[in-house]
Amino acid sequence: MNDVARAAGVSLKTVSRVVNGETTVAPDLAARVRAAVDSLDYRPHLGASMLRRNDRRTQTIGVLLDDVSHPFSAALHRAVEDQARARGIHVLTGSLDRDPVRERDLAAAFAERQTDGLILAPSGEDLGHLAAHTGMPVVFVDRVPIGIGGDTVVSTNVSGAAGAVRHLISHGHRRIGFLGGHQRLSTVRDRHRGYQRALGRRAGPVVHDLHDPTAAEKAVVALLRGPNPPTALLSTHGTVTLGAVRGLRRLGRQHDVALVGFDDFPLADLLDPPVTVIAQDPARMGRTAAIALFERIEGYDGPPREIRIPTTLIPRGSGEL
Amino acid sequence: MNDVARAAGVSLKTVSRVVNGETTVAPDLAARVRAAVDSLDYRPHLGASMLRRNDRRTQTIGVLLDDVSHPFSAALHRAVEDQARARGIHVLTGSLDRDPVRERDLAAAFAERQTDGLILAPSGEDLGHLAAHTGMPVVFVDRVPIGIGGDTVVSTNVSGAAGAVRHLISHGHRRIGFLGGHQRLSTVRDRHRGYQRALGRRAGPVVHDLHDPTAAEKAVVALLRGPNPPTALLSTHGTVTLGAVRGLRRLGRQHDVALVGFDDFPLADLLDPPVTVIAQDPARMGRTAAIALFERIEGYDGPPREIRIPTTLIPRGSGEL
DNA sequence: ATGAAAGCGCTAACAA
DNA sequence: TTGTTAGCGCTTTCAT
Repeated sequence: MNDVARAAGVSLKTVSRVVNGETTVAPDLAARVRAAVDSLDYRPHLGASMLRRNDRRTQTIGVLLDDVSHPFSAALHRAVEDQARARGIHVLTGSLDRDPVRERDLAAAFAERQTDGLILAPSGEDLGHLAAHTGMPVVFVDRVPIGIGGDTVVSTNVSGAAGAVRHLISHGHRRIGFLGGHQRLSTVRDRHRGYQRALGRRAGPVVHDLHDPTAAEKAVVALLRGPNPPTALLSTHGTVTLGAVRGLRRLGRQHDVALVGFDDFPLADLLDPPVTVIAQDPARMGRTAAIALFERIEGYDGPPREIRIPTTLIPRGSGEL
Repeated sequence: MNDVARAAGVSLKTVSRVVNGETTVAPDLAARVRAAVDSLDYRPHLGASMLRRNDRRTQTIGVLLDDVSHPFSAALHRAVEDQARARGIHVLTGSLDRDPVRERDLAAAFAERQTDGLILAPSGEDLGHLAAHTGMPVVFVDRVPIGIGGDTVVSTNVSGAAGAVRHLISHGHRRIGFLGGHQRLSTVRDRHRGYQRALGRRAGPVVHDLHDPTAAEKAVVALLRGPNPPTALLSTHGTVTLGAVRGLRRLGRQHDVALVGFDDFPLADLLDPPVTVIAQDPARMGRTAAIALFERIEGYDGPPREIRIPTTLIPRGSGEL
């Protein structure tokens, strides 16, 4: 900035004014400054300006999700980015793989980088450290945090699962199996609660902690070959649903055992049978979380909000057997 | 840091030493400093430290892709993140939607934030501005940049397409249609070149600028209902492949007209027929690009490198009709 | 409308 | 081993 000032024959402060678009600069001076900026390839240093500035905003937020390459996280990420861009805000990202250590480390690293706020899919461990150690607004998505309060955006997991089970019941099913992901996660627990609520004491076989399609596939095979097999299955996550589809096919039972799973996926309608899903709306979740975060950043100071984004049952065939 | 120094009864510089893990501090002093850090919830200000530091690294890179929610971009993004994390580096992301304006704006914004480097999937417009206006190492991925040199990581697009066409020819096909995405993109042009190379003067009908599945679906229907219809199709992108699948089904020709498409996708093997694809390896592309970028950041100064990541033909059924 | 001086939080260079 | 001083690039405050 000093070099630019010298080249333009003005003071450093005048350059600062021009760069920041202040209108109190004479047009000819401003033009000279801009010419010098161009010829010297001058680029303002945001870190330095933010150091001295009063509002101390970096115009950057952090987004920490399970895995940015996972379709759900990726869609949510994109929605956050769109909201951020509309406000001239940039996004630092990180994948946590549900590791509490990485969750803490990355939150701390973002805090040192002075991000203005954070959107976090909590790992499921205690987050008491966040409150003291970040000093920035945090909005939680997908799962309810433990050991800390804050705005939280989640799907209607209980009613979504209960609705799916009632759907299966209405198609004559009485013995419905539950295929669940990590039991530690609030999503899985909520979906299990919905399942139980809809079935009452007639709950069927429950399998928990299915981490990947292969595990889910094996679980389905074991369930159907075991005693008193279910006639229908409810799965809590896209990955589990995928494994369930494969398991049913392996047994040749895909037209025989009903299946409804959380999370829509691209070719669900082209499979045989087409897969009935409980679709979440990750884009809307991301948008909602971003809006809540920006409200907090702007100073909104109300009590923690829990915002529920509705799920949609999409009947395609596999759930109507 | 001043407050911490006062609380610990030491000088500011001693606090700085402890915070930066220098070993030349007496253990008792260091302990007092750490206690003060904890009790005051002190967090170092990375921006300020980087302003004064000699190496001036922010330990942050930028990643600009087509759309972080697109499976290809998302997988690439994740691979970059993993390489970055191994080095304690953080990642700023942005989706360009192939818009040259956003490409320029975001590159400039990242430069103002002093990112140490940039990984960019170029939009296809001239990038001459980048050289002067960013002043940081840039590595290009997926597509070859125009108007600028630099390390570039791309798939073996020409040979991948040619191999797929030869595969179709070996199964008896003589009239093979080409379904292409944005013609402006180097990927599409290269894949078209491979198609032409394998077919010579017997090239079949070519459709360009298919932006989404719907357009591709319509194109397939038109092609097959038109005069002299192809007996096989080659598609350049996952989205186009998807539309082609739908188009063939709509006509009931999916067991009759062969299809090979770029980009693998999750349920390709469960469709009827299973879809033969030319799989790219976005994770490897991201990893390779990140490694190249970090070499540049560390000062490597060789000539621009063009690194080709092999594609893999995965025969599943639709390409062997 | 323009400029001079101080200082944001931190580290480099040097001194003790 | 510890502390002092200067200054990174910028904006503030205040003066002109």
